[in-house]
Amino acid sequence: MSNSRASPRFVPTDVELHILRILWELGPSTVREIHNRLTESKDTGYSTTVKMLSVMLEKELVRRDDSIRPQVYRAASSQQSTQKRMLSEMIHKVYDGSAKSLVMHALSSTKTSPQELEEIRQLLDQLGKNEE
Amino acid sequence: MSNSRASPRFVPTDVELHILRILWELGPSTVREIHNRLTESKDTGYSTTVKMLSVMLEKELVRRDDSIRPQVYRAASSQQSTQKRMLSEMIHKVYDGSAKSLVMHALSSTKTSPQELEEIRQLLDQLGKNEE
DNA sequence: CGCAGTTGGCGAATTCTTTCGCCAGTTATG
DNA sequence: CATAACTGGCGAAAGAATTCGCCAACTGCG
Repeated sequence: MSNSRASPRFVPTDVELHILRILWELGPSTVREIHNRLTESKDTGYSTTVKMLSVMLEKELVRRDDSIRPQVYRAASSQQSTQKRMLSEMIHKVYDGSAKSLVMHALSSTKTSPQELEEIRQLLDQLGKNEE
Repeated sequence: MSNSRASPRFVPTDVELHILRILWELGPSTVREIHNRLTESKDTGYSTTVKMLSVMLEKELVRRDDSIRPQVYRAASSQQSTQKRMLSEMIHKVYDGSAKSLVMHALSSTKTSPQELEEIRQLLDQLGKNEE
């Protein structure tokens, strides 16, 4: 269920998250590929991308395959587990531990389709069972 | 419903959020009061608190009443609207705009009481009505 | 081989956040 | 009114995150 490998003792910063998103989307990629995607929405040099990746490698946010050239990077942990990690930080730091408040805000401030509301309702039922 | 005053063009940083939390809890307060609360969980000098407040004033995260001494600071926007602002940033930056995914994660990764689940269910019903 | 283009490593500049030292003005007290 | 304690302003140091310049190593092609 949770990821086995040790990994991210760090929460990604803004740019780091941006890069992780690219890796989740593209899968394992070379610096060049990452950089190209990155510069679609951002105006920074190639060196910057290289550097960010090396910082992220240091922090174990990404892994690198050195057996091939050019080297290939991939996210060290899944999108889901990273999201959950960041979310729980937010629940604590911003919502004082109340997941409920956060959920209420999330639901009331964005439009959610009936379809999606239904899925959430089902999860709620699910959770209710485990409780009782 | 939303706050009328212009205000926070900025998302608070960590320490800033910490201070805002204190202001929401205590209500309008002097630097001294804020500082005392702050140092219950953090070890920084009085000057630091003063400076942070002046930075926050600059960013319009807080307002200051200069008509009395010592001056009194208060949060420029409510806890709720700040939370919502930060939450929507997270939904976009981390969850790619999907409030639903965020809600699902929040519910499944933290224990929520049956009581709370019920409240959420009610909100869901509420939202369902508005949709149809 | 030999040059042109690409890749990636490193230190350092830049920018933002957090911290503080120092000092001037204000307040409280005897 | 002195003088000790408190308050708040400012610039700049210290820490992080982000950016880049420069250079060395590697690759592909004629």
